[in-house]
Amino acid sequence: MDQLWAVDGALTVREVHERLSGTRELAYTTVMTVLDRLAKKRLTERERDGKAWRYKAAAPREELAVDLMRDALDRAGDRREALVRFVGQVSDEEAALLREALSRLEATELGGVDADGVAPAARKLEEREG
Amino acid sequence: MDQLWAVDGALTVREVHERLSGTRELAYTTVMTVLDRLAKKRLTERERDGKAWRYKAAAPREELAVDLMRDALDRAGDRREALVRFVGQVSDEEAALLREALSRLEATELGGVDADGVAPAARKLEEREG
DNA sequence: TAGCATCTACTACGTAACGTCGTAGACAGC
DNA sequence: GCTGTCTACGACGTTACGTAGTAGATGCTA
Repeated sequence: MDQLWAVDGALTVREVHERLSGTRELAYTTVMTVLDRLAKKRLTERERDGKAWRYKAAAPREELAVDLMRDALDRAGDRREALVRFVGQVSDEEAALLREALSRLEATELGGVDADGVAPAARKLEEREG
Repeated sequence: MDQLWAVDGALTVREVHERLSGTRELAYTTVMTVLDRLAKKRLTERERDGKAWRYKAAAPREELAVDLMRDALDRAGDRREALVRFVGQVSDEEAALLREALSRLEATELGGVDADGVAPAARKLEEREG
C-alpha cells in the first residue's frame, strides 16, 4: 500500500495506477479508494488539478515509522527498560547511527536545557554514569 | 487488554477475572476468550493446573513495545533518517536514557552478552535503581 | 447418586479496518 | 449527443477484537 510513497511528488490516481500496473493488477477504482482513505486518515494530502485530485504523501515514510516507534514506546510501561532493550537489540550499525544522532542533537541544543526541569534527570544519569 | 500483564506471575482465568472485576464488569467467558486468543498469538503461555489453565505473559510489556519499534524501524526506508528523526523527537529524559543505554551496550559488548543480548544492561540498571 | 459449581471448547455477533471493485453521475472534447 | 475521464459512494469478503452464550466434561457435596 505504501509503495506509492516510494514515488515522489504529487500524483493523480491515474498516474499511481499506471505505476502500479507493472507489478500489480489493480482496478483503477481500487487505487482511488485507497488514496481516498489515506487522505481521510491524513496520511496523504490532495489538491485539485483540473477535475482530478493530485495526491502526495503528507509525511515521508520515515516520519510515519517514527510515529509508530513513539506510540510503541509510549505503551511500553517502563520506558527506560524499553529503551535499554531496544538499544540492546539493535544492530551495530544502527547503534552507531543512534550515537551519531544523539551527539548531533546535543550539538544542536546549544540553548541549554538548564531551567526546563527535565535536564536534571538527564544530568543525574550522567553523573551516576561517571 | 494488556492490563492483565500489569499483574505478575501465572494466573488462571478466574483470577484474572476477579482482578478485573474491580474496574470492569466482564463475563467470565470474555476473559477466557481473550486469554485464549492471546495464547494463540503466542503473547501468553499457558500450563495446566488441575483442569484449569494458568496463563502468563510470554514476554514483558517492554519487550512487546520494542518489537513494535523494531517493526516500525524496519519499515522506515532510510533507517538513518528515521533514527535521526526519532532521536530528535524524543524528550530530553529519553535522550539521556538512550545515551546511557548505548554506553552500557558499549561496555557490555567487550565481554559479550547473554543469550537475549539485553539482560545484563537491564539488570544493572535495575540494581542501581533499587 | 443427583445436583450444582467450575472449567474448557466452540460458536456467535457487532464493529471496524482493509483490500478489492462496481455503479452512478458530473463534465469535457470530438 | 456519444465517449472517455474522474469522483463519490456503496458493497463484499476477510481479519481482528470485544463481548458473551451454550455445550459438555469433571469434581465436590448433600
